[in-house]
Amino acid sequence: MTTLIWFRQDLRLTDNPALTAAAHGPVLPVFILDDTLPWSPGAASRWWLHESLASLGRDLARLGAPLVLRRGPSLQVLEDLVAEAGITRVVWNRLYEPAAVERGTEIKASLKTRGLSVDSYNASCLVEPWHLARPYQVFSPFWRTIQEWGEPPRPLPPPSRLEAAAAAVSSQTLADWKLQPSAPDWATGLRDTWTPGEAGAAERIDTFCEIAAAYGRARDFPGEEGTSRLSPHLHFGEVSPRQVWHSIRARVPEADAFLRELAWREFSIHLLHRTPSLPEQPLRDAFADFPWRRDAAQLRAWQRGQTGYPIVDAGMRQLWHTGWMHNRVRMIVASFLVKHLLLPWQQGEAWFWDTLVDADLANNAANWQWVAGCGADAAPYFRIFNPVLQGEKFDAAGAYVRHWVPEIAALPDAVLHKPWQASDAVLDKAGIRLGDTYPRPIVDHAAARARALAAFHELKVKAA
DNA sequence: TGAAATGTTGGGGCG
DNA sequence: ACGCCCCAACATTTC
Repeated sequence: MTTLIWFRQDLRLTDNPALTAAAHGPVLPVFILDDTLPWSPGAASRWWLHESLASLGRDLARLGAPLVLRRGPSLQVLEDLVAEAGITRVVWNRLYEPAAVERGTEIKASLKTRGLSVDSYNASCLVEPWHLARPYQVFSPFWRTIQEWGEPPRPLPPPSRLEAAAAAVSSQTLADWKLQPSAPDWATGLRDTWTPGEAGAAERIDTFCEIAAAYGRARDFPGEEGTSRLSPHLHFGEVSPRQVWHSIRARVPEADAFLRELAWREFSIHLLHRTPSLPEQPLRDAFADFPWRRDAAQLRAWQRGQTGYPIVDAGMRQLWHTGWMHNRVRMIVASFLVKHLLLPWQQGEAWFWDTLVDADLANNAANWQWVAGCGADAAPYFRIFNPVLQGEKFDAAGAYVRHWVPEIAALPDAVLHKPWQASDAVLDKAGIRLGDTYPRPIVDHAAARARALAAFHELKVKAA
């Protein structure tokens, strides 16, 4: 009577229902690297996955049941292991991405026909999509419903020990999988910024609880430590939303602004679950033949943080260096790509997918569509961020821009967010040669804004 | 989870 | 003293 626990995006011991269910007898913990699903993890996510699996592996070994690593199509790997280890029961925590759901259903059916007992659990949703009476296209009523649902269940304690499966089965090593970069090793900034794994996630929650009371105000200022930075930990399931909810609730009385963000995560999960095409196709049909531009040079300038708009460049460089970007700045850079450059949101989505350590199919797709105006409860087409004003408003002292765009750090505050308006004398004094040491703006704000309004207005006319 | 254009108001300079 | 104009400052509308 040995239970196989199949780890996926639930790389933790605490509040892990499948693990708790498995822990009554011998267990075989398994992680499968399956490259046959669409949207396989990007480079930054692979780096994180390596670290997180290493952490989970240590934790499981400590409890007595080492983690088995296998690569291949999930069903085939599971069937191999069932045979090798005399497995009678298989458990896992559910995923909600359409391809994973489909795969999970097949696997469950297939294993059951072989006489195995199979169970799945909810480890990563406050409310699973099928528990709501109706789908939601608008966030506010969705949020009300989530709140009416009341407190999520209390987190489960971790097992204190595990009994390993009697049969020894072979495991690949993390090194075999080459999830991390070698030549060149671009992960230095990621290592300096993050501690993947369950312990790192717990530490992050503690750190955040200290500042969570100020979240509502501080979250908008990228130069401050105002946000939780829990997103990658949540994506990989190193912590559950239930744990986050209860930790914050217990320690911070006024935390609604933050809990609301947890609900946005939930909203995205539900949207993707209901609309499998969300990562590829605009939710609103009117956008189907929107005249997006193609411009490889401008796309590259955006990706590399060379647009000439300091707040945009700072964000894109923070992303490249740390695998993460402050949420306020994500909105600014995304708006810039979609509205100022009129480049397709899917290109931004793809870049984020590859570079974000918190890349999550549902959040990434839903939020890009939100910015582009084609998503659920989306930003209206005329909402075009002015990167200069946004910079002046949310990075007034310039700490963020000066850190990530050091070549313009010597500029005075008055022109930091608009170097092209600085006089020759000021530029000279700051050691800047525009077009040489720092780019001139790749588009003129006023002209780009007018072009976007015209294009999006056209869309509205056609739709009417 | 905007920004810009347009409209309104009221204090103060000035003839 | 009075009316006129200017223009911040704020409010409203529009994109």
